[in-house]
Amino acid sequence: MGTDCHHEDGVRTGLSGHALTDALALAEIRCGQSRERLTGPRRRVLELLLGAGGPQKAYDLIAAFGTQGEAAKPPTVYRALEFLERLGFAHRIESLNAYVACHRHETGHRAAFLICGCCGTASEFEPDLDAPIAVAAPAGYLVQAVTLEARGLCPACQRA
Amino acid sequence: MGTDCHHEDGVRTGLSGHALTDALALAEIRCGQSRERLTGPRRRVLELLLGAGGPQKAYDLIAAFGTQGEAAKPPTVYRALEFLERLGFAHRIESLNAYVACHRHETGHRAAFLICGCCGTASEFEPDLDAPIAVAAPAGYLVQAVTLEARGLCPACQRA
DNA sequence: TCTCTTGTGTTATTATATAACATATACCTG
DNA sequence: CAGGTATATGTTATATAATAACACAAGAGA
Repeated sequence: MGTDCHHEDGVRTGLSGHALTDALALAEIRCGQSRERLTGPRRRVLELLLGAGGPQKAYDLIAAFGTQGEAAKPPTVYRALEFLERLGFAHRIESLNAYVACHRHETGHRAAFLICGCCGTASEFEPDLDAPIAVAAPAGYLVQAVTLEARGLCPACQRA
Repeated sequence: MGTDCHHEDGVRTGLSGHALTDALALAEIRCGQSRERLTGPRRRVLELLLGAGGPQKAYDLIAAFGTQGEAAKPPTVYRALEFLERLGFAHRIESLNAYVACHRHETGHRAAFLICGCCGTASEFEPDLDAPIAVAAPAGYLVQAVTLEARGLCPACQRA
């Protein structure tokens, strides 16, 4: 993430207040529809991701987990992340070893990210993957999931 | 990698003998053209990657580094990998935390992988990324590098 | 030869993630 | 509601991946 960026503390896009409460409530509803449970730890980790509004390292979540400043044990957070990913509430960004909340709660949707190498923000978008993985079918390859991560500079950081 | 795969020890696609020697010689030439040096450790790591013919974990390379069975120190191998990536002789596969030799020695070419979740092989291909990252330009985003990794099942493992 | 740059060797540490097992909580079924 | 089963959590320990920092060595050019 941005070592030489002047926008680190720029626009905070994370949710707070009502928006955060609403997003959590919506997640709760989506869980009920899937016969899954948004338990305490899961809810807390999702809250942290939504509040941050950008990619978060697992150990940052671990450190921020307790409301009185106590850290969580790693498995607590990793399990919650696994759950959130499974339900499409979060994504892992491989090239950052980081996790980010997803607002489009659709399991199985194809996520891709534009990652700013300067300020560290990650913009999610829905990629058109037909062309890139067109080579798979003729080769007899069965594609189950695709990760696409584009590194670059966001508009703000280009102006820096 | 494949925990439930019957093809683990299937076809070895790695280089050996003359093919390996030739590939290393070619790398040496490409280095000379770029005013870079294929030093001992770098050459050794490339040799291991080429010989393996598939994704290798950094610590496997570290363990296999010495010809008498002694391990290397981590920085030795990580530095070599950094060099090999820079020159386009190897790629890092983010979703595997692994490294693989690249036969197309072109710095800056766009690599993508079809990764078999069963046997762990990774087939490199040149992706058509125009469509997927078409959203970047209108958004004012400057894309510098793209990672595309497709997880799935290779033809052999589908028949298992 | 001098000197600058690049690369290596080495020790230590940081960062990321999971194994294993005991305990608890929800859910179903009788 | 009792009892069993599946799912989730708490906890300790450990595995895996990567880098920081600094001393030393080797190659390239003046």
